[in-house]
Amino acid sequence: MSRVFALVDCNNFYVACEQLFRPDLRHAPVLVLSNNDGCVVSRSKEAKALGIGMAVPVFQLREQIRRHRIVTFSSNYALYADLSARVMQTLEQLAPAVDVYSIDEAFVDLTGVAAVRALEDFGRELRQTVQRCIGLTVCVGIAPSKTLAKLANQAAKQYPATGGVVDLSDPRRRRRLLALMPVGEVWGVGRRLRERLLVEGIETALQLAEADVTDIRQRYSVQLARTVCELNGESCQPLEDLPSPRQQIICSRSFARKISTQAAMKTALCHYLARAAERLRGEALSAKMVTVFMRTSSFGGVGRGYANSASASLSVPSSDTRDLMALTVMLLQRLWRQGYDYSKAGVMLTDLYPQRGQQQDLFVSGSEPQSQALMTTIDRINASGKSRVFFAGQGCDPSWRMRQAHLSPAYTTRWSDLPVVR
DNA sequence: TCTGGGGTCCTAGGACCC
DNA sequence: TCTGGGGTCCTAGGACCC
Repeated sequence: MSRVFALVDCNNFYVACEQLFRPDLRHAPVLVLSNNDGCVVSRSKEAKALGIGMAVPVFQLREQIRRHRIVTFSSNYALYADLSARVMQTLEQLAPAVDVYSIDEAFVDLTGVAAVRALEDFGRELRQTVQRCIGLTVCVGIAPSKTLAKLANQAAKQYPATGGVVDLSDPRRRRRLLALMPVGEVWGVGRRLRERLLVEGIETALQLAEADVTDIRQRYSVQLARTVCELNGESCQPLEDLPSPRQQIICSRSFARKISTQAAMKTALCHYLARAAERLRGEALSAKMVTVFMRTSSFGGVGRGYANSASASLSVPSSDTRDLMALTVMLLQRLWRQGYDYSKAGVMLTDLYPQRGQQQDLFVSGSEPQSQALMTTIDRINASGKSRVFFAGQGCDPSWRMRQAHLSPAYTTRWSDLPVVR
């Protein structure tokens, strides 16, 4: 049986989440900013109409924001993650297999549904149900491959006459849409590939679909060859029913204020490491390798800059913050160069293993059960919201911490922030 | 003054082995 | 003076995604 995928994607997701609790802003130009209030990551329809691009640095928009009274929000990930989970649960109630692809989109397996009912009708039902239960608007793209479903979804967003649902099962319809889509809009074709393809005269998705697969594989990559097949309706990427095991955990931030002393860098890195280790334990994993990286600003063109990274491994995987932090501090000392203004740093945990249970490793000291108990206790206290336990290395005065000047309340995850109806 | 953060996959090249 | 061929594993870097 040939496969059928639907891609369900929330419109302007972060902005829509904010508007849900601020109905007064439903038709206003609204922006959500990245961490540190650095650049634009989500825009309302009205903000897009004002010509505000994606990922534009905010300081370039000051005048526009003032003139058009654009409302800005700092990213409120607790809110977005919670609403995302509700949308995904709604989809799971309607469809047999849902592959959550990102915070605001999911692939749904519709194979076999066509035998029972019109695919477009089913798409509309998904859309209406999410709208009714959560209050968020989604668009639905339906096609025989994930790449085409992505394209169908874009068409659904772009053309209001579609009512937010596009089914590309019909090859003639598919062909018409591919001819309209610039090649850079295809999933898997980024800026670099687009430039190369344009030089060869491949400007539309249709032209890419009609390219010779073997030739593309040889001169570009296996991925792009796969994309060509997918554009022709041949599914090369299955629906992932089980989430694949995680490969790495990264915690990294730009600093609100530049760091120039090793002591300050140590508190930042220890802070990031503590966060990463918390997530590690939250997923019942342990890590063997730690990587630390730091850099000066990549903007400002010429002038001296410094960017470097270093890694080290433990002899056995651990989920104990103290083990991982010792390695982090050692790597900091190896990397540190005095005399620079650092703008960003981060910690990465890789070489991940499932956390060991009660089985004892011959070479591990007898302290492991105590270690797990201690970490569990720390995580429990920190999750309670009542207070925080932290390690000395993290310091008490993080002057570099993230800027979040326009944060909305945690409407759905903190009792005190519940919206009140008067 | 101010330019995000967190991921995945693939490839090329080096080290090492038989 | 000769200096193969095939394989694996690891790492760094590139490209892409949201």
